[in-house]
Amino acid sequence: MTDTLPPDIDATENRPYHHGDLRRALIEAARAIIVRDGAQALSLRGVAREAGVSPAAPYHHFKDKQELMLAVGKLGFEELGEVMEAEIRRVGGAVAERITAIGVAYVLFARDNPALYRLMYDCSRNMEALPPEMHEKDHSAYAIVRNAMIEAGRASPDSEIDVELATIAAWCSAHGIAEMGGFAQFAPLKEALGGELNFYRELLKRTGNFQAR
Amino acid sequence: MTDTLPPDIDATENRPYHHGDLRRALIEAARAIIVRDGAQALSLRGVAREAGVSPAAPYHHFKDKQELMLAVGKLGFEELGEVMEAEIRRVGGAVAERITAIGVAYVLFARDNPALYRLMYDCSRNMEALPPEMHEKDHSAYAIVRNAMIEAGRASPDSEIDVELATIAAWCSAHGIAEMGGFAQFAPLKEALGGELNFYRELLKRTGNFQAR
DNA sequence: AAGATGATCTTGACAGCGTTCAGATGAATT
DNA sequence: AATTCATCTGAACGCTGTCAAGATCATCTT
Repeated sequence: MTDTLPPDIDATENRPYHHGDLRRALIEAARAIIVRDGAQALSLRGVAREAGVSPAAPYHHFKDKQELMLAVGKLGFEELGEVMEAEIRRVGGAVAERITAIGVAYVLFARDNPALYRLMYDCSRNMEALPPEMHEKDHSAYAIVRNAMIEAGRASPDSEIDVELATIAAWCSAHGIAEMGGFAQFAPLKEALGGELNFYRELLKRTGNFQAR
Repeated sequence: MTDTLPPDIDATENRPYHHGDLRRALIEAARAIIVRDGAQALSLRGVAREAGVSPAAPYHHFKDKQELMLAVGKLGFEELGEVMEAEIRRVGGAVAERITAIGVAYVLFARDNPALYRLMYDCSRNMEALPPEMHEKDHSAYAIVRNAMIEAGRASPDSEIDVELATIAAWCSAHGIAEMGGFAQFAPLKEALGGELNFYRELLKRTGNFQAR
């Protein structure tokens, strides 16, 4: 499940001197630790341990702990994009439902992987320009939201500023709900609304940015 | 500026064996380090160093590094409440302007103290119930937003669920803008809108939760 | 085919971290 | 004046991120 190229690696024994695809193994080990134990439990030495290499080995693939975490975040953005696209395909052609489904998928992704989502946020902040995974490919999460905003009539495709603003506004709304929606103190309210899915839908509805016009 | 009770403490010399008010001094030192160098640069030993005590001294006032950071976060919520109340007083009695001013004040507080705001978020998450500083006093930030939601007609005071939902929705919107609005990649858009204040106002407007009905 | 090159991995080390514990200090109580 | 007890120190533990020097081995050159 973790490796593809060499079929006989259990991360601790019978491993050849050279790993084969250590870079990918490190990223996946880090992702696993973050998802399992949280971001605070992620140490570079621990990642190396889980991958079955020495504490210094990662430095031949990443210049920094930061750079490894950046790679994990980038992987997260790819996953997020895939989840959103899958949800788009699932709901089909109805524009109004599609845009809401995108917002729900975004929020649920954060709910299911809170620590990973947090790391992704850390990665995307303070970048020189929009990070590649946010605008280069049409399949990126950013492009998905952007297109949805135009389709849903929340921005005029003629005005680049308008489109950017609509996309950013929607992203901010989703981010706020994604990060705060999981607070334990909201549990009673979720029950009163008949489940957390309704809770998230209601919040998205009230922010308005994920409704068609 | 850092101490009030003992007038002769410079944190390294001429200090009596017992500090006097080390607890407060530690909180303020930690706050200063976070605001100055960011959350990642905050170490318990560094805080003790800045306060002029041994690395073990803080453990007589906080059981944990976590507990110290919690105290810093609580202080931050008090400051936030004060800022918002000051802004309410400033704009006077117009309801429509008041609720917008609250949102703007919240977002600007986060812009001016991003690391502190992030710490506050960490403090408020995963609490058993709403933390005291968020609901006990009428002067708390939570109570301010809550009252504003009722005044602005965004929730019926008869329905507790409605009020809570409106407050949480507004809080989520503000949180999203507060955390993402400072991204460096939005700088061009801010300029195109004629300043970041307009940028924040526009985003708040689009989320709708800080507009009167 | 043999040797050289360079990427990959290990060993060992360094400073700094959070935390604990035994002991020093001194303010407050008796 | 003696005792008590909260406060602070000094030293230590295992952990961390990071680096430099050397071992290993795949690949390229001749």
